[in-house]
Amino acid sequence: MEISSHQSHLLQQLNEQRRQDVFCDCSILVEGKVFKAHRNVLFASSGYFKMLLSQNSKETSQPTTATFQAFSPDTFTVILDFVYSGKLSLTGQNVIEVMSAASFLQMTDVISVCKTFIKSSLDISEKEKDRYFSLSDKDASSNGIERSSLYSSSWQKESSSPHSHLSPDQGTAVISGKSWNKYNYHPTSQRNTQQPLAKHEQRKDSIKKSKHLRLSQPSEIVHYKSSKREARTSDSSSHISQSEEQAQVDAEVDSTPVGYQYGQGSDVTSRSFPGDLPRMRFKCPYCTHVVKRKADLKRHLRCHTGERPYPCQACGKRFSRLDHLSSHFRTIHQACKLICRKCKRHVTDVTGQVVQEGTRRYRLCNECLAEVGIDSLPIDLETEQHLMSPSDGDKDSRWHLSEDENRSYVEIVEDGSSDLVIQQVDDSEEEEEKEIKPNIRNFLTIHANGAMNIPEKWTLHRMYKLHFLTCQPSPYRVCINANKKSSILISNKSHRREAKRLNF
DNA sequence: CTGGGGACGGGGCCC
DNA sequence: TGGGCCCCGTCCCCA
Repeated sequence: MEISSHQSHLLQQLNEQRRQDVFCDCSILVEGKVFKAHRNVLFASSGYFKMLLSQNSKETSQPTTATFQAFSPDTFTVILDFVYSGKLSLTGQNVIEVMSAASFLQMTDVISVCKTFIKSSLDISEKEKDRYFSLSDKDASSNGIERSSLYSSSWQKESSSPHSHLSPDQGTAVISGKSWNKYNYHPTSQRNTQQPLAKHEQRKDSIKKSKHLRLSQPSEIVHYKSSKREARTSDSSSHISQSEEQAQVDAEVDSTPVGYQYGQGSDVTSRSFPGDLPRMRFKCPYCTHVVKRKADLKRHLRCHTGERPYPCQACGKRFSRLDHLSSHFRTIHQACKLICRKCKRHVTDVTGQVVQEGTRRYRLCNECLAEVGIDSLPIDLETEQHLMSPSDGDKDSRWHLSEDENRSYVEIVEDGSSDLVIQQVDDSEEEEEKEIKPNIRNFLTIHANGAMNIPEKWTLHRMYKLHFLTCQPSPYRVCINANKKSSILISNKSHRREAKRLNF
């Protein structure tokens, strides 16, 4: 016999204990404000806390403290209230930051609700367009010009599902007790990622996201896919990780003729524009961008998914496009510009020489070379031309770094003007390392099978999951050495300064 | 404050 | 049709 009120009663009791600071064994510091909570509850609610607390599990007698500056105390209040009540207090003002925080904390269901909230809250300004896109009866319940009138019923429908529902009137989303605590567990190197790094960028992202949202409109396609996704996540037996979920969505997007194919096929005929409107063919499901070719859409989608399948063999930096990699390689590693870096004069192989500084190469004219006193490095650039090929990177090439070379690369990077790598302090015992290693291995397995195309040894991975509705990636990346160590790589100088300021 | 360098996204062309 | 390449504009960072 099951007493249905037990779960909610239990949660109420826990919430009461939290408010009265009873049995609270975890302190969360957010921009100077301290939140008290229960380790068990946080562990069950957030993949991030699950990782953090599992790593600290040996020290259960000591109270756990976590510090965040990636989001505001108000945002964390919303998150924590949700954790202890199942009610998510979303407003148009806080939804972006809540979604961002939920992403950071790996609370998939919250992210889903936020996304749905955003989509539903968007001001659909292009009703004229919708008129042309009047959908079939089958699709009309979630899309098209009747969206606003069907809004509440749509939500009612969703609220009846075991997964989640949202009450736009109250600005509160409620995720049912059956699924709200089944968040994905991404055993990544979160010990590093917990650091208060992202405040600045997170805020900046929020601004950009807002800007982006103003521009974007919910796409019929993406709405439909979102529904499918939610249906999947509501099914606990087929619960998938967020990255896999993203990968699946990406796969769907990639494999189907996305967007409106005006004038093509019977289904599309009804959506075709009148003659005076542009005959664009492929619409991005995540933004308003429209391209003429499917290949262009595929290329464009990478700016939303954050996928960077083209690693530079020389420095490991990853690019979303091959031509950008080519350009980067030529500019940074091949000194293709026939310009003296110091005096900016035109140089040739006769009047100047190539200088190598770490993995970076540039040209100096003979005068500047003598002035600076740097030994030039005679390099046969043509013989290294093949190194530029990212897909079939030459394993024996000088750019392919062995593990030892990787280590020295880190040192170069730390000292040089390039990226700063902050190594994880590895002062643990061997036994503890054995506990960390499986996490990293899992991390690699999960993502190597996903869309991130993680290479074998060193990997760069965006620390924050990219949101479907935004195209602003985080500058923070996590370097994972499959061998055992992990580190944070911060890819721009101002953030490195911030990291140093925070004694990170 | 400004100009340069680099990254990156969009567009178009060629094969 | 897709991949590769080039050009252009924009943004960001830095000296």
